[in-house]
Amino acid sequence: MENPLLLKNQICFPLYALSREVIQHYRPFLDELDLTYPQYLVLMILWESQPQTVNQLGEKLLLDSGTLTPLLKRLEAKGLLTRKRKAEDERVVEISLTEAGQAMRSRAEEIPAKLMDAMGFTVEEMVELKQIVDKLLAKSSRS
Amino acid sequence: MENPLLLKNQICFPLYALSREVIQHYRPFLDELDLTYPQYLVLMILWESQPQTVNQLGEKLLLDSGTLTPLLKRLEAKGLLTRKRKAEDERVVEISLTEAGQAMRSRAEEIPAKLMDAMGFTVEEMVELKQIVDKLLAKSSRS
DNA sequence: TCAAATTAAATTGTGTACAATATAATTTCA
DNA sequence: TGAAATTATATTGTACACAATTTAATTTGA
Repeated sequence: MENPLLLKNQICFPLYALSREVIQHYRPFLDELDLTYPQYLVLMILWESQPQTVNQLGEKLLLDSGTLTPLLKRLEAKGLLTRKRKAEDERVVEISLTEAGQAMRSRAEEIPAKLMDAMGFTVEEMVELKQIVDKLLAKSSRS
Repeated sequence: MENPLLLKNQICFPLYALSREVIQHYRPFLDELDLTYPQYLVLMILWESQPQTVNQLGEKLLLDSGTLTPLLKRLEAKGLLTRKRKAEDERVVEISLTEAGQAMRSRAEEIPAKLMDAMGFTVEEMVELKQIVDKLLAKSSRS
């Protein structure tokens, strides 16, 4: 790398651009479900395990309440989840799926395969990308 | 990958999270220059070659006028660049650096090295990440 | 035990992203 | 040549991101 200040020599720019590109490829599939990409991520966590506190969602997604609170309110307004303060600790808000939120899972199940197809990446490329990104994310993640 | 709908098995999530993580690491250095990360990217392009039309910036950064116009107005308000319609074609806005915008280059020159340090990634990891990301970005980028 | 510290969410404010639309200038072509 | 199509940018509206602050509940420790 000659001049580190040239855009083409930066590491971060292609990462930032590729992240947006991949999210773009999700869009047509998520539009069918009337979801944004971050909303889809929240639902994926809840499909896996329920309920989750706002804090737990934030830790898994590396997002804070400033991002999550309005996002969760929008999902609540769509009837996909409920927000309920815990009786034992009124500071904590627990997020649970509604029937509609649960039901959306089967429709979402097809997305990963469709996405692979749409992006035209090979399995090998995907695996290579995931390995290095996971490794660096583990190194870098905010404790 | 067992169940593609689990967050940990997604390719896109770690990419999205790592992109935000790396930008977080830039923040303290960019704060000193009173710049955001996308503003820094615009300046980098202009340091390399000047002037650039809004369209050219958008092609290089994969951003549209809805993002760039207000961003460029903020950089103009800070006195770092000028926005001027071309006489030959009044539709086109040309972006040029001011003295202050040019002068910021030397202060920005130190950032890439500082960032490498701050993130604690090895050169080999960076190179590996950059290779696969560049390859996939080239495949995927919006024509 | 009760004031201070801590914690969890929510709120506020700024700055992207991006779809959709609008506006104005330039090109095209019947 | 002049109406229709195209192009470049701007605007509008929605939804993140995230820093900083606020609020309310809980925990801690002198």
